[in-house]
Amino acid sequence: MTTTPTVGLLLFLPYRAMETRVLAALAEAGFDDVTLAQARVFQRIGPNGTRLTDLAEQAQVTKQTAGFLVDQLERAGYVRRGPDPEDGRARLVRITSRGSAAQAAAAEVVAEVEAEWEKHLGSRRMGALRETLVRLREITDPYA
Amino acid sequence: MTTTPTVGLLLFLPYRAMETRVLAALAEAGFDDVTLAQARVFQRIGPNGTRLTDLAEQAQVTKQTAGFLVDQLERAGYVRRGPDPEDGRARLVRITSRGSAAQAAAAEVVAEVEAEWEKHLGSRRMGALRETLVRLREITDPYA
DNA sequence: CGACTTTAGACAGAGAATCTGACCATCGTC
DNA sequence: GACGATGGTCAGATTCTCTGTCTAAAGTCG
Repeated sequence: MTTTPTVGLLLFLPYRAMETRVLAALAEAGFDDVTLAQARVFQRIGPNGTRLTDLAEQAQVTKQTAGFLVDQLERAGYVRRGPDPEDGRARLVRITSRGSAAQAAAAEVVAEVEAEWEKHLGSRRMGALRETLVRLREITDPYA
Repeated sequence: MTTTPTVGLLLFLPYRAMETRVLAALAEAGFDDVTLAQARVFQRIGPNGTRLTDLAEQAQVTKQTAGFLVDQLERAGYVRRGPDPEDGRARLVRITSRGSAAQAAAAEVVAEVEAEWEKHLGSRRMGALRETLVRLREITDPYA
C-alpha cells in the first residue's frame, strides 16, 4: 500500500504515536495505573478544576462515562472532587499533587517527542504545522 | 482555557471531527449499522483483501479484537473472509459490493470535509499540511 | 415569591470493545 | 521430517461506553 492516505488518517498517526509514547513513559515513571481512557479525560482538567460536564463535553463522551473515569482517577489518587463555589449543583474535579506529578512527567515526554518531530521536519515546517493546526481547530473544535 | 494545547491534541481535534462527520454521513446514507471501532478496521482493508493480522497490526489492536470486529462487519455484509492463495494458514478479508458502496460514500464525505478545510486554510497551507504530515508519518507510523 | 424548565451530577443496567491465555493448523528452515 | 514461528480461532474477564431514570440546585417568568 503505497497510496497516500487521507489527511484524516495522516493526522491520526502522529497523534497516536504521541499518545502511546506518553502513556508508556507514565507507566515507566511509576504511574502505571492510568489507562488511555482515563488519560484522555485527565488531560482536560484545568489548573483550577473543571466540572464533570465540561470534561465530558470536551472529551466527547457522556457525563456518565466521564464520571466513571473520574471515579477511577479519584480512587487512584490523581484527582479529587470538591464543591463548586459558583454552583451548588456542580462539583469541581481538581488535580492532586500526585496528579500534578503525573502531568509533569507527561509534559516532559510531550516536549521530548515534539523535539524529535521538529528535528525531523525542521523548525520552519514544525512551526507552520503548529500554526496551521491552530487555524484548523477554529472549524473543527466546537470548544475552542 | 486560552492556552494553546500541545501539537498532539491539535492533531487529534480535526481527526476526530473528520471521523465524526464520516460516520454521521454513513449513517445518513443507510449504513447505520457500522460502529466507530468497525470503521477503524474497515478503513484499512485494501482493494485486494488484507489479512487479519495485518489489520490488527495497523489498527494497533490484538488479532482477537480485529477478528471480533471483522466478524461483525461480515455479519453486516460489508466484508467476507476468503482463503489466501499464498498462505494456507491465512484468510483474506475482502470488501463486498455493499462494503464498496459504503467506502464510496465515505470517500465522498472525506473529500467534502477536506474541501472545507482547504477553503478555510487556503490551498497553499493545506498542501503544506499534507506534505508535512506525510513526512511526519515516516517517524510515527511503523507500517508506512 | 412560586411554578416551570433547565442543568449538574449520580445510580443502575446493558452493550460494545478490548485484552490475556490457550489452542490448532500451516509455513519455513535446517 | 522435526521444530520454531506465524495466522487464526475459542473462551473468559475486564474496561469502556451508552440509554434511561432520578435528585438537587439554578435560572426564568408570571
